[in-house]
Amino acid sequence: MKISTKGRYALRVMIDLALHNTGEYIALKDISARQNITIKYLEQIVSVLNKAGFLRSMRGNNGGHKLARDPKDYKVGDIIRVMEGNLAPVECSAQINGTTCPLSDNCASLNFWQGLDKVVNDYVDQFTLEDLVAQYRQGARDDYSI
Amino acid sequence: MKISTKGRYALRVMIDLALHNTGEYIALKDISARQNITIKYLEQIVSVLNKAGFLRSMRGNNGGHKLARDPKDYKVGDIIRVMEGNLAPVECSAQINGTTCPLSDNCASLNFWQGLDKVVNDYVDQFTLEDLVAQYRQGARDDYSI
DNA sequence: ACATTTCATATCAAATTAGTAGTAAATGAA
DNA sequence: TTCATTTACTACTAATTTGATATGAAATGT
Repeated sequence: MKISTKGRYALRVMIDLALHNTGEYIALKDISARQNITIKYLEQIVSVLNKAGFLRSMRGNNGGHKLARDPKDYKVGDIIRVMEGNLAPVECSAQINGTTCPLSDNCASLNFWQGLDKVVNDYVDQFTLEDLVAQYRQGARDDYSI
Repeated sequence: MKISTKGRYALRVMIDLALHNTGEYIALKDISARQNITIKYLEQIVSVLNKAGFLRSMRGNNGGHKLARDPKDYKVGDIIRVMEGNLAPVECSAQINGTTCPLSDNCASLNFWQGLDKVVNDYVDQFTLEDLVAQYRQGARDDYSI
């Protein structure tokens, strides 16, 4: 029942980009220094975010990445799901390829798992990137504030 | 963000034992036949449930396992946690060995993860084994009813 | 004595995870 | 043009976890 490192890092990257959302491209080098994640590992994460259309990226000198949309237009759930795949805690609670578990008619726990699926997704979809940034700014201490 | 097979099977075993909760010991052979899980795999699962004090077990002829308490006295969350370990979606949202993540003072996502931890645990703790059994009995079709 | 059943380990293969490495391609600036 | 910088792409690897299977011992009732 864990969120993978990539999922957690992806959220940190998005928050970092939101906090430095000046319109300029931000190099992975800078994110790497702030977030203490290797550039090579960031590349993989950012690649997924980029392919999902969450980022605008530019190669070459002064290149980097920036948010494609306003922070308020990213649901946190979307960010996590794009890294983790669907968040269904058990496969049978999700419609995988449009098919349901063949035992589902007679499964005593299916409803339970589907309910868990729902509370998880409802929770992560109730926050936007902007919410997390605002929370952070409010709580940030002077010596860490950006 | 998945519940492991052992966690899912453990719940099925507990439901199975609740549905056949006559006071007699129930052999793994019977559970295996009904749930289509190998006896050897069941042994591992039942061993954990037993050590957690959830079951009464008896060796030898006519031996087997039965619930240690009334179905209404098992929170589903307890069953899952005993198999899965804590359900915290990220380690830093849990107090592991009484210590918190050193970055937690300055973490923009900690609150978010802690909130997810809470909705998950609140959800799974809101049902008892009896609830799942009742739901199942209500929905069971004749050809499957036990 | 014997069949039955749990209990305790050990082992194993496959999948997943977390991270590293190398190289190509694009970009802006000197 | 040349060069440093930066992303993009693909492959690889080591460690861990997962989902089992296997072997044999110990207990129990008949």
